[in-house]
This record gives sequence, structure tokens and C-alpha cells, in this order.
Amino acid sequence: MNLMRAKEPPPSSATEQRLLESAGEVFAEKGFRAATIRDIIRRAGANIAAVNYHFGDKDGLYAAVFRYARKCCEERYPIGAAAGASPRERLHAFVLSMVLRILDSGRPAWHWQLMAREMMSPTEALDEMVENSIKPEFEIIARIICDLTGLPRGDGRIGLCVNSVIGQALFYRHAQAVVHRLHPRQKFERKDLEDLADHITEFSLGAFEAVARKPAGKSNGKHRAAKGERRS
Amino acid sequence: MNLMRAKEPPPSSATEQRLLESAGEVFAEKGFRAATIRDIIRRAGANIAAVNYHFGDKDGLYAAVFRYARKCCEERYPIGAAAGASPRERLHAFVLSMVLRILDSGRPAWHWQLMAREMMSPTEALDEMVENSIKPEFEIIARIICDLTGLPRGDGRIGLCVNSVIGQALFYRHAQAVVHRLHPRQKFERKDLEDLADHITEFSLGAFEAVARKPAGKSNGKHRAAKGERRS
DNA sequence: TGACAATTCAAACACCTGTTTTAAACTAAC
DNA sequence: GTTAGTTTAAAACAGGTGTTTGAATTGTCA
Repeated sequence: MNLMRAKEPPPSSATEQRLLESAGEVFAEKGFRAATIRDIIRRAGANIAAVNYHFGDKDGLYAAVFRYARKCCEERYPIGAAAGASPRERLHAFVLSMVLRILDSGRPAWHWQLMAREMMSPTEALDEMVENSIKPEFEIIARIICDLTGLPRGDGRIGLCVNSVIGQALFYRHAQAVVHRLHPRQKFERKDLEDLADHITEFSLGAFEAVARKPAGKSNGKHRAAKGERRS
Repeated sequence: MNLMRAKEPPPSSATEQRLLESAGEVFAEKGFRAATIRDIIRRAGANIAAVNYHFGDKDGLYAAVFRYARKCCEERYPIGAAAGASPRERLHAFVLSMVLRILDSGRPAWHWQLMAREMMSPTEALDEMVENSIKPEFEIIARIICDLTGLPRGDGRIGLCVNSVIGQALFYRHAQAVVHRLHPRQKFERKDLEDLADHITEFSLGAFEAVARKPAGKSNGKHRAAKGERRS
């Protein structure tokens, strides 16, 4: 409030840095409301007034954590593949980096957990995230799908396919608790994540073929076709 | 606490019923922690002591809401298709009822929002839900995929495909806030939900073919094949 | 060094939360 | 009509929360 941090310079103080880290963990773990400032500052080894001093209030801390997390995540798992790659390769690279971002247990592991919570109870942080991160990446995968299916960018099915691809990956983050209960032995080491990305890529490639060879009609026939086309 | 309600008889009092309804809304909207009893009883037009009297405490109310929601949801959207239906028809019926459950804005619209929150911050309620609802439905869709792909039930790819199908549908619940921001004009009327189910069905059917005709090897070759098989 | 700002600290404040208590109102059987 | 059991009502309680305050400490530069 009393601080001008419009341009959000890199955290100057070491306390500020530690606060961001521990706040990220706690917010991701418990959610904004259930996370207590006293818990955060305890983990950071800081005083309770530090959050007020450095970030104004709890909301300010949350917003700062969000920006910090995005920065870390983006520089750690750059999206996209090599320039001259084939559409298949680009799809695989996209899926793999998405799976890694979502499930890797590395340092900013709490980033996507935060994201998932934000999607559930959106604040202004989500609007910024959609504009700056999600929309561009959505466009990338949309282009890849255009190349793979031969459909024009304007075709409505492109958006549906994008959702289908992203949804497959996101499932393992949003429903992680269910996955762990259904398959207790399942590990999520690096190799397992690569296998998972392989599956999603293959699954989607096959699906694109089916979508591409279907007639373009908005929804004509599809419903009946799937329900029992040939009354006998 | 002082009440024996092990068998959870149908809500006897009208207040109890209204409490369940408004508590469902508030819990789904704000999450367990952020939901306040005072808000709940205000919407229900009840007194603050009523929740203590009828459900013991806030946790008891939450548990009761969860059971109530599941009951409503199951009797409203029975899963499964007609007995003699083809695998394709069964897949479509499964996907459609899942999409409707997840996105229909009918009476217990908050049920799946609650579920989504529960998956993010699991409590004992999730364990019960996994055992009684999710596992059986998981098995249903797994059987369908076996029939469609010809793969044996033990094949590891079946589970991956199940996740891919469910993930596509769940995406629209978990990431609803993002979808609305990306496609502000998108409506989710009954017809749109049917179109969505059609897409997910077609997408998945195409994908199954691709998965089925791939070699069974756990992960051999797939990675390299997708990355750039033929160095030139 | 000495002065001045930046930062940390402990304590307290004001508020909101879930819960309990005590009494009142209602219901239904006798 | 009385009475026992059930349900609602209002108020108060105890604990935890975000936030603020003002002094103490540290760091920085003339």
C-alpha cells in the first residue's frame, strides 16, 4: 500500500525472497484462505510484520507469489520445440513440457497447484495469467493442431481439440488425489512423465485423424451417428 | 456428536433440508474454510445453533452435504447405456452423462464443484467417494475401452486411456474459469453439452484406434519415434 | 564516527470464526 | 390441558486471524 512496486523489481531483501518461497508452498498446500501469515513467516524465519512491510498485506503477498511462480516456471520449462521440427515433434514437445511443468516435483512445484486453486476460485491473478501465459500457449498448440489436421484456424473443432489435449494433461494435476488413490503404486519420476507425454501425444494424434476426416457440419449427424445410426 | 445419525435418515426437518442446500452452495462457491456458518444459516433462514443441533459441527455438516450431493447426482444422471448397446453407444452414453453431471446447471449444480475442491484438498470424504463412486465408474469405462480396442483388461494402456477420456470432460469443470475467459461467447446449454460429448466421443474413438494398433511395448521406441526418428 | 534511512522485532489491537450455553417456542401424545 | 421431547432463538465465549504500532536493530553513506 505504502510501497510503490509497480515494476516489481527482483526481490531485494533476502527475507523477501524467503517469504515468497514459503508463501508459495503454504498457499499451494492450503489455499489462500486457510494459509495463515503466521505459518508462512514461521517457515521463512521472518517476523510477522515483514509481510506487511514488504508486500503491504496478504493479498499483496499472494499476487507477488503468483508473479514469482510464473517467472520461475517459464524460465525453467520453455515451451515449444526446435524451429524446423515436424508437427508431430512439436506436439510431443508441447505435451512433454506441459506434463513436466504440471507434475515435476522440482523447486517451484507449487506453481501449478496454485494455478489449479486459482482456476477454482478466480481472482485478478487469473486474468493476468490467462492473458500473459495461457492465451499464447493456447495459440501455439492450436497452430500445431491446424498443421496436423489440415483444418483452417477458424474451424471450431480446433478449440475443442486444444481443450482435449490440455485436459488430458491437466487431469493429472487437478485429480492427482484421485489418481493416487486409484493407482497407489504409480510413480511420477521423470521417466514416467515421459511415458505419460508419449501416451497423450499418441492418443491425440490418432484422435486428430478421426476429427479431420469427419464432415465439418457443426453438429449434424454426429449425435445420431454415435447413438445408433442404422435402425434395423 | 450427541446425536446418533449413523444411518443418516433422510432429512426429517425442513430446516435440515434447507441447511443442506445452502451449505452445498456456499461450500462449493467458497470452499470449506472460507465458507462461514453464519453465511450458510443466513441463506437457509435458520439460526446459528441449528447446524450444531442437526449436524454436530461444521465438519459434520460438510460430510452430510457430500453424501446428499452424491445421492442427488446419482439418481439424476444414471450412468451407463441400454443393455444391448454397442461399445460406441456405451462410450457416448458414458461421456454424455459425465458431461451433463459436470456442467449441467441444474439443482445440485454445486456437487461437482465440491468434488473438484475435494480433489484439491482431500479429506476423508474423498476416500469414500473414490471407493463408492469413482472406482465403479472407472471400471465401467475401462470395460468399454477394452471392447473398443480389443486390449485385455490387464493392459496398462487401458488406465491411461480412461484418464484421457475423463480428463477431457473434467477439464471443463476444473478449468471452467479459464474456458470462460478464453471463449466468452461459449454457452453451455443442453445442446452445447451434447455437442461437447459428441466431440469427446469422436476424439477418443479415433485415439483408441491409434493406441490399439501401436506395439504393446511399455515405452520402447515411442519416445524416440515422436522426437525425430530418422536423423538425417 | 555520526546521522539517517531501511529493516526487524515483540506486543497489542480489532475483528471474525466455530462453538456452547441457556432459555424460549413449538409439537404431539396422553 | 399438561407434559415430555424436539426444535429454534439470542447471546456470549474462547480462540485464531490479519493488521498495526512504536521501539529496537541493522545497514549505509557523508
